[in-house]
Amino acid sequence: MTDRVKPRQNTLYVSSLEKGLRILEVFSEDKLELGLTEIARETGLDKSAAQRFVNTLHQLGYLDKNAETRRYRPSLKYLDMAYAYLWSDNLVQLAMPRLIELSRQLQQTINMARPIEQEIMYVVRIPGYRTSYGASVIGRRVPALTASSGRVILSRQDDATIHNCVNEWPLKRYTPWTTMDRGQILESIMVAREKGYCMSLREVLPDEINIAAPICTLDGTPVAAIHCSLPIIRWTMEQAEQEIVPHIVETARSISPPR
Amino acid sequence: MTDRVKPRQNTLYVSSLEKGLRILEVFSEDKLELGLTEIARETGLDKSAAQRFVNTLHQLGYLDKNAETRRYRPSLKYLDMAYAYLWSDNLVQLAMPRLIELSRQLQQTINMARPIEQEIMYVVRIPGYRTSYGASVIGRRVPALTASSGRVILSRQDDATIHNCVNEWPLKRYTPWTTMDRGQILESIMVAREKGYCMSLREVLPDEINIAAPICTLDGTPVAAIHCSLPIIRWTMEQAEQEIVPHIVETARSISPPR
DNA sequence: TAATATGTATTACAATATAATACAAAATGT
DNA sequence: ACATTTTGTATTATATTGTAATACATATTA
Repeated sequence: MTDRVKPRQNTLYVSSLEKGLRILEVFSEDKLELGLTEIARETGLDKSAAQRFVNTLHQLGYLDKNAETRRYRPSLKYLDMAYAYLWSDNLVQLAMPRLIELSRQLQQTINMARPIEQEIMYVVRIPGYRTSYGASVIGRRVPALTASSGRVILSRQDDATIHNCVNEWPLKRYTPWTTMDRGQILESIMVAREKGYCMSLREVLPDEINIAAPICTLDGTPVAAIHCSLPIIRWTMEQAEQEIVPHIVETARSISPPR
Repeated sequence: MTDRVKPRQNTLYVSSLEKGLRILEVFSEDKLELGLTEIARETGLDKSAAQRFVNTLHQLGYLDKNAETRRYRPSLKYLDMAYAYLWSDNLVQLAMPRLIELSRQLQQTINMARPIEQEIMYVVRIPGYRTSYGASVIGRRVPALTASSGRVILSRQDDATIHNCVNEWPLKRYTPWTTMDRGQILESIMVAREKGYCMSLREVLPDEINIAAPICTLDGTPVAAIHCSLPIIRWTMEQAEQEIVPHIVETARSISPPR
């Protein structure tokens, strides 16, 4: 939850739209299906408001209604937005064929992530053998400081920015091995800057090694990262470094978006 | 464009929300980035309205603004919605591991599509070697009568429904070989009903064979389809029928969602 | 450099969204 | 099976919010 910074209430701001969108946004991993009262509670709207907005979204086809339980869930229409985004993101188009080729070559799960606010978001996911469900869904967010993709993107920023982010940005514990020590995270980022890639162990999933390399524009601005997950039972860090890293780094390097 | 059926203007309908969403929806394959005036024109809103809604969406982070050109495009936030949907769709979760396994086994592009209105929409896409960009993006819609997935889903409906849909639903020409003859489409659907799967040739992409099998609930209602694309240069219809079809059909059959 | 198109800002007005309230229909517990 | 609570639906008078007109600023084009 961001602490409700009320966007200045000028006449160019339509707060009805904001409220409606709050309802679209309320559904998540642990809120798959909600009744009217729950929606009201979760969005901070009163019952009447929730009623009106939910009704509107239902009529427009954004929310499916279970006639028996009278609860609502996101409809297929949500995916129209994914399509619009993916089609408008040149980097995705540019990267896609190379990511497919890479996944075929390595026979491993390959992802592309982009920074957003203080997190990274998965934009492309090509599942390998035995990819967990959560790891195959686009739109997933992970705190930038926790994800190897996030760290390697940060590693291309200047010192001041890095220090600032490492101190300010949020962390989230995913496994018993998730690093919660900001000093260690800084260290990890500095190693990534040195080497040009970032490796991590059991940070997000308990049985995975992660390897990430940055995608930068010509002027060096980091705009995304390629990221590979390896099962810990079949790979050591050393093997991964020798056999996988060069391919990830090279593929990332070969993708150079304009601007 | 649907012919603007005004949802009844009762007090439970918030038209501001509708207008705002019209703007989110306006971006598409051929409208990647739009200026204020264009948005006004495309959505049918007047300049003032467009200004207010665009401003709101920009402040909320849904639209990125190019500071130089002052044009807008969908932001990463669009993908939050994809995540919410995918996570709430049980069928996707149920199917995903089997689709991954299938793609590994066949080394081919595997998709899952769901019917929506008069089209089908791709919900899961696991790209194989040399998958085109358009064929790797979720949220893509294709007229149900044109897509093999759509036909195989229809084939599980009763006769009356099928005849009605075949006569009423829209067609779209993608290639010189796209079937525009509704009689032939009906024939194709009837064959699919007989055989339990649907094959098509060059309907959507000029160099592809498509194979689709239906996913049905226990009571026989078709709710989705699995779909495989093969390059025409490497496969004949006969080969495909022998080597690929059984796997697609079996995987589809093995996925039986509740309700 | 002028002319045109496009984006931004301001304001007075009224239409639209609002909150309160009442009613109906389920769900829950005894 | 009944009473009680919770949740969903419908109605209405009121003023808050969104509106359209207009003016100004900034790019783009000729």
